[in-house]
Amino acid sequence: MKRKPLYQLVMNSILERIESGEWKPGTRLPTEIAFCKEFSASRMTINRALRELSSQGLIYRVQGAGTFVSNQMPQSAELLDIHNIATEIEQRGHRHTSTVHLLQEEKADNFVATSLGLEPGASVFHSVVVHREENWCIQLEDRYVNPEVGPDYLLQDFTKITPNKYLMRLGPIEQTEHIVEAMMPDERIQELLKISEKEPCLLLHRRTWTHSKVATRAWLYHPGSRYRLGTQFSAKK
Amino acid sequence: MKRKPLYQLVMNSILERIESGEWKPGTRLPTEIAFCKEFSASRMTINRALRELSSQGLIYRVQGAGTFVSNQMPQSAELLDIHNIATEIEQRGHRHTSTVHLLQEEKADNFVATSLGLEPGASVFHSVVVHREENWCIQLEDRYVNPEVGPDYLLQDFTKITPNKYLMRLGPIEQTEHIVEAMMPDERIQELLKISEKEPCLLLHRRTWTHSKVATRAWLYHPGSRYRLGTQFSAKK
DNA sequence: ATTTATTATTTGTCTATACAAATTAATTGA
DNA sequence: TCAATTAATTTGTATAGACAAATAATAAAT
Repeated sequence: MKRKPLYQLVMNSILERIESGEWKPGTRLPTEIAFCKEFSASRMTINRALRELSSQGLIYRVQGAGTFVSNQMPQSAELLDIHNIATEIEQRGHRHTSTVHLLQEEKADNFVATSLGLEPGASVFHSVVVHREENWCIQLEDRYVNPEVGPDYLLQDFTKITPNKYLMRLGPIEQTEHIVEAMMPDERIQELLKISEKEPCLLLHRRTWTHSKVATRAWLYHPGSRYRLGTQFSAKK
Repeated sequence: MKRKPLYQLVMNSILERIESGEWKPGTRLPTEIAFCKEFSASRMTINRALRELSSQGLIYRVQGAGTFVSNQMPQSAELLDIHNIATEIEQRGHRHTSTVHLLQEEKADNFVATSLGLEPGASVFHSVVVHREENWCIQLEDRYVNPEVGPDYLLQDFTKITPNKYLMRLGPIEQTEHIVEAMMPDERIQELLKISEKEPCLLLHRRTWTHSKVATRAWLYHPGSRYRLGTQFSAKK
């Protein structure tokens, strides 16, 4: 294991104290000089650590006044883009349940293979899971996984861990691609989501890259009447 | 006008040479030492400029090897979130046209007023514009503008400048909110977008903040069969 | 010719110091 | 008492120098 540079150690240390609640939003942090003494570091090093945390939105700095913990936890584009349906539901204070409708190894057809960056006919893992919020079907997740990235995908117990959470553990997500469209669902989707034939669906195409390979290709169907996809973005500074 | 710090001048100078095409993707940039001489700056200052450009994804750096121009232009979250329909269409090499269906001052009802942070009954500007790509209706833009932020909104010629572009000129967009949903359009929308009654729409709610106030509240309707909303995100490093 | 070892180059991090700029606190003056 | 001025504090930028770490180029050895 490579030793991390000092400014990153400082960042982590500050991060932990904010996340633990020791330093709550609005709190004024110690001055740079104080951190210098705590970490036996120069002011430039502390300054860099604080500057990078600031650019991430976790803290904000006012010249002459000090450094403060931001009110809103930063909505990193990463977390925002790869938001987890289970976490989202739980944060609303609702109960999340899911049903696995399919979980198997398949030969990839042309479309799936190319979108995963594999040869047509290669083995891929395929899962179909319905997520419910208080017994309302809220998402149909149709996912293909690259076996090179997630070799033990089929062994997971998706009643306990969501496919999303599993993917997060494979490694850092280096890139994501999202495409959103409105569409009329076919019969299969209508049945699985238990919606009428008149109801449109929000379809989110998602691809993620891990270890420089396409890790997963998912189609996420949401009932139009029950689901909205929201994002919020604050410009830096 | 305040003088910009040196590292930002260096950033801009490098940025210009990349955008002008002088330094194409893949090109190796001069070394830090070379930049030091060019700008009569210390290595730390040059390092910071390059590091920030790198964190923006415009260039990438390899220890021991050098600094290189990234292949893909960076997709800043800001530009990504506030993407301009006209620019988007033109980048596809297509012709963009638009028709203004409504442009007037109104008394805000309860809903519009609260979403703009105004008192009910306050004056607001209201515009309805249809955007077409090669004569295909691709977006119905139903927008309310806060007069405090954009007092001369009604005087604009929206056949020449899109509402979006106008808003960008009012000042930096500090925050954005997006909500996406799939819905069945009512008759008014069907007529304006010239779509059948069976076709679902992608509805994008967008609010933007400028000068700490809600500047605009827009509903953007897209025909489901003709439009997909895409985003791509690359993690830093 | 190919592999290995060495050297040079280039970026990454870190220190110590200095002054500028913005904010806050203290002091002064009327 | 209130306002204006001054001083102290804190962050922002910048410099010069140093060593570490990764890569690329060169030289040496087989």
